Amino acid sequence: MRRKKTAPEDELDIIEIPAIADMTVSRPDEEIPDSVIKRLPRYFRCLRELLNRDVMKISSSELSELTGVSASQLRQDLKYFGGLGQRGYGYNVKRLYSGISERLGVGKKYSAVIVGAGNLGKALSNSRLFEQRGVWVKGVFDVSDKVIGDTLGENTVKNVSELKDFCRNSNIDIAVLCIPCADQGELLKLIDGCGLKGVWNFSPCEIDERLIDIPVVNLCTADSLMYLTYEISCRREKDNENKS
Amino acid sequence: MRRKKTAPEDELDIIEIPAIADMTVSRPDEEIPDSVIKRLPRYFRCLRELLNRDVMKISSSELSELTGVSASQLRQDLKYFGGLGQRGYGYNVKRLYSGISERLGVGKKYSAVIVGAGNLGKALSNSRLFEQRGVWVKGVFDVSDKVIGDTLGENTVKNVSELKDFCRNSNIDIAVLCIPCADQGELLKLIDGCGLKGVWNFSPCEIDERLIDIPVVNLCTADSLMYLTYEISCRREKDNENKS
DNA sequence: TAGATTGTTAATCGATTAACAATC
DNA sequence: TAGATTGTTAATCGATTAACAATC
Repeated sequence: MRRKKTAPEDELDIIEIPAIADMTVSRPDEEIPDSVIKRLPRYFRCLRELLNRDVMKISSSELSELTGVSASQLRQDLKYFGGLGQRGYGYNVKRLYSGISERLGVGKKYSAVIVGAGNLGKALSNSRLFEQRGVWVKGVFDVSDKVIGDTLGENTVKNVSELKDFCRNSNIDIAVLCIPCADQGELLKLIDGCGLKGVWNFSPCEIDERLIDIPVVNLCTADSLMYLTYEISCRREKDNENKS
Repeated sequence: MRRKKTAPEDELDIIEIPAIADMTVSRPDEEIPDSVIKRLPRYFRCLRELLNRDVMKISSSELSELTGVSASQLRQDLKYFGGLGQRGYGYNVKRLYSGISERLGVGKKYSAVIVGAGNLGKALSNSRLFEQRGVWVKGVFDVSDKVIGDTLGENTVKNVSELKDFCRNSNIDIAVLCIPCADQGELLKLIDGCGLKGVWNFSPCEIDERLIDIPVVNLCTADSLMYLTYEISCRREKDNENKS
């Protein structure tokens, strides 16, 4: 399919090439792989820390040391944001931070409700987690008369029967589920028709993403405890082998 | 390095082959990749559910439907446990469940302390999470006089100054860190010298695994919220594009 | 035996690492 | 200019999927 480099028309190709190359560099719509996205919050935290310490400049190898991600992978990941670095210099921390923040949707505003005002719900309401991530908790709900009417931060605990209307009227984005024991059916019924944009699920029961058309993050804390005990039992076994 | 197949001594090799092959099948020491380990708790939960419903038999395609993991990958994963299935029949749920449980170290006993008796610490103490995973909470600690002496489940909240001695004397395996705000240095100082086997860290500050010689699981809840808001902002953008 | 389903090998896909030319 | 460090391409590695022979 190669053409000979003789005819004057070919010069048009030469002119067009830089334009195409530019598009490739800025890559505004290129889908970022999930593996990369999952590393971004770590970069985000690290860069914020650096900003707090007034560090203005960082190289990929320094950031590698701080994050535990290889320098090569770091540069590969940052490529998706399009030329945030400068050859021979490194990355401007501020620029990198805002580039990642923007791409992650931090800084945009989200509204949320907490469902379940037990200890976990209380812990989350009191944490600064939401404000730090641009999420505004606009309501807290519970089934129990014991807590309905209590004050949690800026919110008064409401009856969960009002949840659906509240979410629709206030255009709530995220439901934070802190219900200690529930089966999946109950959870789905609870959030169905609320017009939510996403679910952050702390309940011990996992919500199957295939059954719902909005993003769900299941925390699955029990799974992570299991992972820990697995690691511990592996080391126990190794120690026993070494002894015998 | 090949030898000719003539001398009678070579028959020894032939005799030995089945023994070596057997070892390969049972694979007791083969390292299971991390990607596989991370799927096991999901299988574990699913199989327990099936046992509760008295389902005795399951095929890889049925389990695939339930877990969202492809049948091919499931069979590939289960291979590490060595022949738990039967061709033409499927898997015996009970056998599979106990095979995975054993490998994950569930059923073994672990001891733990909860550090931080705030809302999060309370939520964890009250949950049945630990007993379900073979972990026995033997102590709860806090800095604040307001909660020291309170009763949490089977435990009385102790002063965190007693933590080190308690852990060493009672041979505690796991510290569950529920301290709302702390820097890494504080956390490391807290657990240093406790003789722990692992750390389950709920604090907003991540512990760098490279600085500590025992397994650490950092929950990083804030990161998962960030991941959710990213997903939401992606869909928002898509919706906006479709409108215009 | 015929049908079903595993265990396993080979093919594909994607993610990570290595290397180096481009360039500040 | 010389040194440093990115952006990018190629090589490697590992994980997932497809396919099918073994066998219940």
